[in-house]
Amino acid sequence: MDLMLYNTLTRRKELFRPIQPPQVGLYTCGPTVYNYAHIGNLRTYIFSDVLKRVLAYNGYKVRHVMNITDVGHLTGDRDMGEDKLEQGAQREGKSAWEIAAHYTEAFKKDIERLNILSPTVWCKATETIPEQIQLIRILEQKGYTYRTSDGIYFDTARFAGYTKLSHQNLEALQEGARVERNPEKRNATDFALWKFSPPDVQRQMEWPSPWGTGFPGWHIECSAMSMKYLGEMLDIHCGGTDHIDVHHTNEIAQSEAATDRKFFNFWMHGAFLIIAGGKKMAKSEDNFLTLDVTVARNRVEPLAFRFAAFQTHYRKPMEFSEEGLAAAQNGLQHLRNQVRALLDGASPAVIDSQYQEKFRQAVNNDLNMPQAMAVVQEMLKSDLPAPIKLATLFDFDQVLGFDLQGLDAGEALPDEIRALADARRRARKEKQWALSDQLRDELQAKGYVVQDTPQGMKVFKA
RNA sequence: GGCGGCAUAGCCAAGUGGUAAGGCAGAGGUCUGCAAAACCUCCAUUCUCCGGUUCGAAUCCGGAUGCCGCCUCCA
Repeated sequence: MDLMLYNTLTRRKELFRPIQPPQVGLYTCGPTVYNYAHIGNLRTYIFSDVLKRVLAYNGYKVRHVMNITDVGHLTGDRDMGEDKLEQGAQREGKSAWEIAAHYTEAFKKDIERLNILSPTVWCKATETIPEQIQLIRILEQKGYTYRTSDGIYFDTARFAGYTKLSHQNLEALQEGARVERNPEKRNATDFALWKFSPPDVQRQMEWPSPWGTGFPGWHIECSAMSMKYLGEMLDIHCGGTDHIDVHHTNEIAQSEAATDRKFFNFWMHGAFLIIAGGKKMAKSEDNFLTLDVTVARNRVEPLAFRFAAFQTHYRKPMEFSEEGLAAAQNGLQHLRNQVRALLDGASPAVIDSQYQEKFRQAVNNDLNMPQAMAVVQEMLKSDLPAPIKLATLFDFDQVLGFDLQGLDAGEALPDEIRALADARRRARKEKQWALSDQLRDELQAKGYVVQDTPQGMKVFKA
């Protein structure tokens, strides 16, 4: 079965073939670490996690690079705002480096709780400054840059094919109302490669360069880092849809201008998460929800959000609601209970090839997770024997990432719990219902689930 | 102004020419000391609306309406 992926470059699903099979180079735009990630951001990382797992499911060896943007991402438009890290430092009374470290850790914790696999390489913008400077020098030698009073800029008019990703009409775009102009720019779409430190302000993050002390522009880091860590394996680059028009467009322009070669073969973009009222989640709105807050407020597990994300295809806006999240938690719990029931007296055997093929077709059709989830249910409801269902489901879980194999089927309980469970078994046998119910309450209070199944009483950690 | 997307049951949603997946919620039932859990059954003659093409359309074409995203920091 072929793997078909939607490519923003061509606006259609294409057959995926890596440049150096069986290796695949995957670059995912990581967070700018000046604040916590919200669940909308995290939805996009769940999308790229599925992509990565599906590549592996198809037998590819994935080299995954994710950057941490810890400098240079400006708050304002037209390359004239403040650096987000420096601003965050001011807001919280810490150094820019402390801010970056804190939010980087928070981000890593979030993705771990969502069972998002760690990238092969984490890289930071601040640790790739020489490579970025080198790239800018090449662009300068080739005549793609010009200098203004505040930095070195890329002249987008000199790069043919600037709109190949965004498919935008630049003339019409220029007619659009622009709030703030950078008067020194030659073209509205030009962007900073290197920004000079302001003469009157002492920046915490700044480096010497051939053009003067300063810091890199936001886009150049991704070009430098993907080239450094992926080499020739520029297979897939992904991120959120908002990056199509500016960030990724600029990455392509500067990279291809520098190397005279195609940058990435595939560009994939995840759609936004929107909340009731139809608005996207944004840090500027008051609908900003972190994973911590969402999980605590709704009394669900982080993985419930992962389950919820699988209900919608990644290229469609995901309608988020507390009701939907609760539904996902119930669905996840049900799935686990099904596994526990199967695990009772059976162990995984052989994978069913027919359902495996159906599952593969779903995920290989541009990561159609809603359909893949339907295949999961269909398989579980089938007449297959338990050992085959288990093996097949565990195979699917390589993509799903619900940790179903780690489920406790009732073994390995602490002595205290085991004693309580045994006591309740005796009480039930002797029809001491009051005592039995009391012991059940006690077990539940200690965080254990008690199930009376036709095969007897089962106890496991909730 | 430009570019793009979306509209399917109470909620989330797949399906993109062959007669409506799946999840959650809900109803009934089996099991059970009870409650859960699990299992079984039921739950859209219909896909925003109006035209058209076709033997046949949720799926294609035209139009209308509503909603959203990007073009400005944003996943």
